[in-house]
Amino acid sequence: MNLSNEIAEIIMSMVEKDGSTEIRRNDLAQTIGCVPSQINYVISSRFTPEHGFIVESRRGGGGYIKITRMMFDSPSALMHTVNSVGNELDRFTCRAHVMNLASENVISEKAARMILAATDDNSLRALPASCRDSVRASIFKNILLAYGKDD
Amino acid sequence: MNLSNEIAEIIMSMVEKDGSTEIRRNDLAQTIGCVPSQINYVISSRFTPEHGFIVESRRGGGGYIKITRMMFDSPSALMHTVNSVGNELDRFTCRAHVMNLASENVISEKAARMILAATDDNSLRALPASCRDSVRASIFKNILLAYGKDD
DNA sequence: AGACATAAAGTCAAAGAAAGTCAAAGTCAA
DNA sequence: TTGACTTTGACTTTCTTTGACTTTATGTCT
Repeated sequence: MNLSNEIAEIIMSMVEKDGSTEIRRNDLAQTIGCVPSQINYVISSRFTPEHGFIVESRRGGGGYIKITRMMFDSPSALMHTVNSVGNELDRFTCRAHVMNLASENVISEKAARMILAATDDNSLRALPASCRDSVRASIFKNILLAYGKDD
Repeated sequence: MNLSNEIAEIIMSMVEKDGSTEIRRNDLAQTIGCVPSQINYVISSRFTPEHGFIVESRRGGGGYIKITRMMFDSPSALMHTVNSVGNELDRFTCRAHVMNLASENVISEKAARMILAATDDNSLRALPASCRDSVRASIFKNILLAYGKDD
């Protein structure tokens, strides 16, 4: 496994303990044995709002990075997600949304798998990369709306 | 026997061990003694949705290709449908397939709605009509396969 | 209070590490 | 002898790692 994934796991385990954690970037980098800026890379690639995290920080003496897991209420979460997606949706962000909804139990595991399958580049392979993101956005929104429609 | 078949057998034996395997493309190519892109050829010609496989991958450092074999307990209206669809699928035929599967209780109502939403012209609006049917076909097949994957 | 030193965190771009794409050339069986 | 399937390799895209440089906060000494 690569370094970034390991770092992400370490951070995740800290966040999971009580929904929030505060790290000293340089210390963490030192104990892990990586350059400090790699912590930033991990955070900006894996602890984004789409992934359901809020990140706050301060520079200077006594600086810190605080990572909090957002908990949002299920009923509105679907619509919230739909509304937050514009006309384009890259596959990384899409994946993050799906994982997030699934981990909050807003959608089932099975639904998550279906949505990922439908929006994956695998499904959109026939398309030039230039239009994948807009198609992905509309598939994603439509399928979520269909999921939300109650039986 | 040709190289591709041998590679396919190697991959198959790995997948069969526990239904799923993760390979490093370059390493495998090296041990087999072929160019890396031949692994892609083998995968795209023999580990397709029609054959019942789901393929996921990641590029970059620590990249991988993960191949999962779908197992269907009832062998299997789903697979039959996947196989009956070619490279193109118009929206009427698609709809018919979905209705059919739903009425036979092969898929749930909710799943049916999701599939219809994903494959609807509404979702594919951004596309020129000329490529909708091929995208629809691959979304349809991939999403059915994902549905079939047991929890 | 102002000036400098020190202690963080942030930014960005280059280099590295994989996988993906595509088309040309080769093979083989009908 | 043609057409489907394979093999190959050059080129592209995506993700990661690293480090030099920047910005911001705090502390200390006139």
